[in-house]
Amino acid sequence: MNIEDLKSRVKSGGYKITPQRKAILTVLLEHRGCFISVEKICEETRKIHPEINITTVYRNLDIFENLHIVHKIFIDEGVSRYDIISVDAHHHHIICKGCGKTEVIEFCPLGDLVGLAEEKKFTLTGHKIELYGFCDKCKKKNDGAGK
Amino acid sequence: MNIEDLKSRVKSGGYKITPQRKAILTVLLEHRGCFISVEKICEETRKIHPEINITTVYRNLDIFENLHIVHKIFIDEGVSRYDIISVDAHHHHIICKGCGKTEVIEFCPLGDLVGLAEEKKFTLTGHKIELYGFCDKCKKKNDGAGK
DNA sequence: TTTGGTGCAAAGCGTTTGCACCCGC
DNA sequence: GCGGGTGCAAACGCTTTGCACCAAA
Repeated sequence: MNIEDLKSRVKSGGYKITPQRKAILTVLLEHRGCFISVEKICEETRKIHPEINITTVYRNLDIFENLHIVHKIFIDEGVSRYDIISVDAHHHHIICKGCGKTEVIEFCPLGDLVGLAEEKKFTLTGHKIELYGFCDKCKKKNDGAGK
Repeated sequence: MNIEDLKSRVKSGGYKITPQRKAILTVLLEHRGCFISVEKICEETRKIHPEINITTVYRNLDIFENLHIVHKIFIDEGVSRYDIISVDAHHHHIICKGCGKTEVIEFCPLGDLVGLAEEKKFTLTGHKIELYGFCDKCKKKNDGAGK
């Protein structure tokens, strides 16, 4: 997936290609594999398009979410984070609590759980499996600091 | 677990027993098994102690979380929800998207995932498995409404 | 040219904080 | 009586909205 693919998906969604949108998409591609905060996205986008306003970033992330270009999550209270969707199949995540780095797990261990849910008369519509921890880099940093 | 147990846990945590705290704990017990929002907790608590302020509810839920009496989650953007902890062992949840009703799953299918995480050089510190769906009651309600 | 997109400022909303008063122990 | 607890109001931080101007197609 590259910037041209993304631009054509935005276009075929009925949206115009503006320099702001191009810049945000570029940033998202550069940070593929991390759930980064809106504030960080805005900051990074300003390196490409200095005049962009955070309102525009919010509005466009919302559009990109509807176009299934990004995935939005709430790890922390009160902050939304986004990552570009690079795997179409059903999958889960390992998320670094240090830097937000994300690895995709394509395996899903859900079989037995579905049976349990049915026993409890729940009709499942979705599920979320998230593993938290520290990636190699953050672990080394923390070990060094003694915490 | 009953209200007396909870009161003694609050007391031995070094906190006083006030009518407000008693009322919030009572509400939490009555809603055991649901992740309910702070606003709902406040509303319900007012049926017992009409003058309680939402600030007090926030402050005490925070204390109860530190005492491991309640579990806080963020299902929705911008709203925290709490449920009283009734199972001490490691476990997961099935959460009804209709009413917030929660069932505990004591089984954890994580074995294979831990191996995958290690391959990717992640040091795991925790994980969350949440299944979303509709409980029996909400499903019937939705079926009736045609949606 | 036309209509959607953007920037700015203000509003919204859940949550937290400051402070004077209150009350459990 | 002391020190933590509460209510109220104001502040906070992230997000959304209203509106006039701008620019992609």
